[in-house]
Amino acid sequence: MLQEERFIEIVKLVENRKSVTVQELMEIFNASESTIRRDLNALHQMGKLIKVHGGAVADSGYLSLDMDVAEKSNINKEEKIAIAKYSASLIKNEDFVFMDAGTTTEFMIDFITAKQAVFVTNAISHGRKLARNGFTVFVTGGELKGITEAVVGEDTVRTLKRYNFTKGFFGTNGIHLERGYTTPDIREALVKSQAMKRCRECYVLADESKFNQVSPVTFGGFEDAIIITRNLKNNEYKKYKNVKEVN
Amino acid sequence: MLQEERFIEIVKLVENRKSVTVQELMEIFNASESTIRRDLNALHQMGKLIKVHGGAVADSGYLSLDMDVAEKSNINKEEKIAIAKYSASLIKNEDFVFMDAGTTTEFMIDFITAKQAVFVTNAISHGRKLARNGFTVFVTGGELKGITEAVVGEDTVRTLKRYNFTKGFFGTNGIHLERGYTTPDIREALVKSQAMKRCRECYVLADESKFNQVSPVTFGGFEDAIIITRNLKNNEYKKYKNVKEVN
DNA sequence: GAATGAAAATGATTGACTATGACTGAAAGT
DNA sequence: ACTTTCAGTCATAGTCAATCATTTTCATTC
Repeated sequence: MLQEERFIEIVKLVENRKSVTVQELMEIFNASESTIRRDLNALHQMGKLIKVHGGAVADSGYLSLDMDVAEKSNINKEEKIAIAKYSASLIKNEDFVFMDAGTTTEFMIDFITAKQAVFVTNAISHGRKLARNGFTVFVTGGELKGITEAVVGEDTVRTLKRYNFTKGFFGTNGIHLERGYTTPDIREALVKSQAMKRCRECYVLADESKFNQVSPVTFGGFEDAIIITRNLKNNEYKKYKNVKEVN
Repeated sequence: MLQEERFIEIVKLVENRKSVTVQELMEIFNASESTIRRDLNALHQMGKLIKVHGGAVADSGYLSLDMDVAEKSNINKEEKIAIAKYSASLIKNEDFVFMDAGTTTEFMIDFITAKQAVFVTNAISHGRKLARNGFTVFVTGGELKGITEAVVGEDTVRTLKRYNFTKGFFGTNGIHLERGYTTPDIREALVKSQAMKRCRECYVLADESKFNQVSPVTFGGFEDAIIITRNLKNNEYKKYKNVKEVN
């Protein structure tokens, strides 16, 4: 049997059954464990399925990738909380705030004391949390991405155009002097970019690991926001006046 | 069984039943206590559910804040599920569907077989559930009401004006020949009303208790939708051709 | 159209890693 | 006080990526 055929059959199987184990595939194709593993790696790389421990699940499933997010939220947790705490203190009662998706911005919510502030967010989980804490909160309309539970797309951008925020808090995957703020997803970048344009003051929340990183899509220039960070070892960035280091 | 599968199933169980015990999960999955505990810890960490002593509850804001809603979802549960099941069968692959907030419409989601259908909803919980089940789903923008987790307001209505649905599924608090379909909240009524206007076919899902009830605000006339119900004792309504009784 | 050699695909083996279930003493609920 | 539930530890079985040897594929050459 051709490798290509097997690829196609595996994808079909995963889509129909939602999940499949390496053992099952070995029997079905009379192939060795190595071969099946290689296939799954390749298909995972291509984005045709999501490889998990023991086998693979369909890409429509939301959990597997979310695990990375969960893991991620534990990395530099102390840093993020300190950053979030300071950021939350910037929000005053009269503010109209855009809150971006992301783990660091999520940490902010519990520290916000200005109960009269009004929020707009494109992150479902943030919206729920804000609403639960008694804030007035609007969510942007648009397509709900299963994996990150953020709202993206044309609709979202359109909705944002009608708002004028006093402050905006953003997450980022990379900070770079020339490339600015970057993120891996183009649709999320469009939303971030539009939101930044609508804010009087933009704040980018980032731990040390984000500096000098570049992701595929830029959503803002380095000068466009104040960076709130902590324990910055990279002296290169310390000198810029829009870099705020907190304790 | 893959760990991943178990994760997904547990989340579904928790969302459907609103709460679940460790013991129940052990029996359902034939897994040890340790495994179930580990799963619940992981899912709690991911924010997919709330771990409590003895098991877990849904992370839907429902339970903790508004016991009434939780109770409400258990009243006439059998009826509602039967109604939901039939309603779900009406959705075809080529449909562009509006799905209203409410417990009955929520039950529909697990029964929808047309995986190509596209959904718009103003209920956050519905959106998450649809996305998790692999559907393409858009949420309307607007103010997030903490308790019901529905999105309402001027923004929502504005967003809806740009859509043309093939089918819409609605909940209601009252059905009355002259007063039509009614709900207690004026802002929700505005959303429902606009959504109904944008649908080629409207379906109102209602158990027997809703007939001859009138709530403060009307969002549609009796003739504007097909009522899907069950065990209708009230003969007065049986004769209308837009009343569909299911088994 | 057979022989040749490079590239690709496969299968077996390894040690490292992950998931699981049983057990334990501590903590929580009654 | 008593029972249930909990988090942590351990041993075991299953799964993983990496490596290497073998086979297959295929274009090139004679």
